[in-house]
Amino acid sequence: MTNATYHHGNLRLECVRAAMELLEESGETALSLRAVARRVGVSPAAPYRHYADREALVSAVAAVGYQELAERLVAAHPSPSTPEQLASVAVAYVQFALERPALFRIMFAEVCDRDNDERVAATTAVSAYLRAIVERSFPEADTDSMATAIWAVVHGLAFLHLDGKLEGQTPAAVTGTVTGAIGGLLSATTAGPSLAPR
Amino acid sequence: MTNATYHHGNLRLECVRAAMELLEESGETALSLRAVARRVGVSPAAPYRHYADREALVSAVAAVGYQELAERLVAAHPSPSTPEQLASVAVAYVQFALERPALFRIMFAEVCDRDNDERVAATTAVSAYLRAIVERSFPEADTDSMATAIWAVVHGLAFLHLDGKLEGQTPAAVTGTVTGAIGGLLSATTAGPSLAPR
DNA sequence: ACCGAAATGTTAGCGACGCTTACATTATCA
DNA sequence: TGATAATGTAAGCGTCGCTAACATTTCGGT
Repeated sequence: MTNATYHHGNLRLECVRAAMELLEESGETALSLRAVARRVGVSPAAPYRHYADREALVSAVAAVGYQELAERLVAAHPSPSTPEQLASVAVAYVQFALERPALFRIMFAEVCDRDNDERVAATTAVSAYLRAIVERSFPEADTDSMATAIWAVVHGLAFLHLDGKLEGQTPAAVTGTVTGAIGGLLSATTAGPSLAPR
Repeated sequence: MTNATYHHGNLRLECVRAAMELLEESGETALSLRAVARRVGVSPAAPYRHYADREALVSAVAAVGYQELAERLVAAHPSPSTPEQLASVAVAYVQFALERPALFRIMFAEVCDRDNDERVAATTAVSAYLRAIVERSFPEADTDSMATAIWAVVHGLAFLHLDGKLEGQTPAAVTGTVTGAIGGLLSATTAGPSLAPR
């Protein structure tokens, strides 16, 4: 076989693996191409054979972040249709953000790179999952508006918690906050919005 | 008088002014202490007399960002009490984020620095403003939950727009989206949430 | 089986950055 | 007026992103 000391093998994948580890261990400021190279055991310039720049690597990391978020959501409930089930998915979303803050920030810190196929696929997957829920749960509502509104609340709660703008970081408190907000939003549409939604 | 060439005068304020300019002109990656020092016309180490580190300067910039956001909100409506008025404030919030994306990101990119007095004052001001609105508009609702929910939708919409996750970046489209979501949320509480908000 | 091309890795180095230390100048006030 | 604090400069360390030039390995066509 080969010596296996010069050509690493699949450096591409190892890079995002190492990057993810760095992110979890030391936060996003520690995520440098050089640190990734060190961890993988390769020269500082090697990652540039696989990623055009730091941004590209970050984008790849964000893509797997989206995949893991999606898995987390379907794990909370595969196909929610009641408000309670949907709320449990929302709670999962926010808790994902709180458990892996650095990754979550990476995922949303920049405008989506449309050139990263994995990434657009992953984010559209999340979006589609959400739209499917809305269509199933609220066939009479405007799917776009409803999906947007729900995503916004959940996303906003995640960020406000992340930034310490809200009190109560414990899982129980988070669950309460998210459940309350989602519950309110959901009962709204059945009653009909008081403002014309465009 | 003094020579005015060695001692700058009020370098502290000039630094955040220059930092704000850099932010607006070239985005947040261009916001470095050295660049600020260059723009102010001072040595690279001078800012460290007034700010412990880059983080401290960024925090100061974020503080004035909060003040300007607060001005923007009261300009939209000084004391909203109807859903329409509240929606107009929400629209102002999101448009502030879209007009000054780098500043907005700075403001929410990190957990709030509790040691920065200006900053905690500014952010609590926004929070208090919001709570006052909620108490005035919905005296029968749980103020905390309601304020949190509303802030979350608006904040979420701002970030989703910022990150390109939503279509329609035009002011009109944004207005429609935000108005629709807020309208939905508001009609909810009068109907009563279907989930117990803790 | 060979050999040239493509892929993938290394080395060295440039410029910028955050930050620190030592030193210079100016302002303040007993 | 003169010590001292405040505020600036100069020089330098380590890290980073990125590039260019070179080395090694893999692979495809003959």
